[in-house]
Amino acid sequence: MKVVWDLESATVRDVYETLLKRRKIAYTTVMTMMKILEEKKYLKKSQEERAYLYTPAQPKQQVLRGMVREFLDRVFNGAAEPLLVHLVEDQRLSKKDVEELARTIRRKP
Amino acid sequence: MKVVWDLESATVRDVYETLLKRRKIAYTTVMTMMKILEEKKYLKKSQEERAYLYTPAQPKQQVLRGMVREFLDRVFNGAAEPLLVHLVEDQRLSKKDVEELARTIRRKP
DNA sequence: GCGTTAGTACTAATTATTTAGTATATGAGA
DNA sequence: TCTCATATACTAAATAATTAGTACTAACGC
Repeated sequence: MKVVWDLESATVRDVYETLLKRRKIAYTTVMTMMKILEEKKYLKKSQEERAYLYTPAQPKQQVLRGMVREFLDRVFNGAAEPLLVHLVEDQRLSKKDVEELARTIRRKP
Repeated sequence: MKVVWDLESATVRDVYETLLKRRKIAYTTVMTMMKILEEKKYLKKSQEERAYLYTPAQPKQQVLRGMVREFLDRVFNGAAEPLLVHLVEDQRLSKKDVEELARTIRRKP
């Protein structure tokens, strides 16, 4: 998905070649993956010239939000604060980040 | 894991009966799960009377931190800010929560 | 036209995960 | 002591996820 998001839309070949830079993988593997992503409604395809052109079927933000939601519910029973605490303790969030977020949120309530 | 964490330590039967309240599950299923958790070093067991007593092998905080880290890396390439934005947009975090966090973090740098 | 290339559909092997059954041992109580 | 309940070890079925092979087709270059 990340690859298709980056490319906005992509053929199997596009994704295949992108992934190939990172690791050995078969063309048909990518094909199967994309077919499944299509079945699961994350991608939609359109016949384009020779090959199918796949495009995201849902906005990236929406998919990510779903993943965050699922993670939060599963791991923290839906409570966000403990997650935050972990982020801060693990130095993933600096003081500055939080201040910034506070400022941003203050502006648009 | 959540069940064992809640109980501090537990036998297979303890966990089995707790889970049974929520859904139909076989005793041996729980046994297998706990054995695997033990192999993966999330639980350790000690012979206690008739049955093994399982206890967490790692502090809960540490396990959760690992999960958060893995999720963050996989989904957001390690960047915490976008995650926060999602939390706020999805109303998992209120303005107040963030302000509070900011205050807390300001106190202990 | 004809072989080569790129594409898809269909199938399948492999591995991991989830769930549970069976066989066996052992302790507790009648 | 004998039997029943409980516990474990070992095995395995079912499902999902991952990876890839094969067969067939259509277009492209020569």
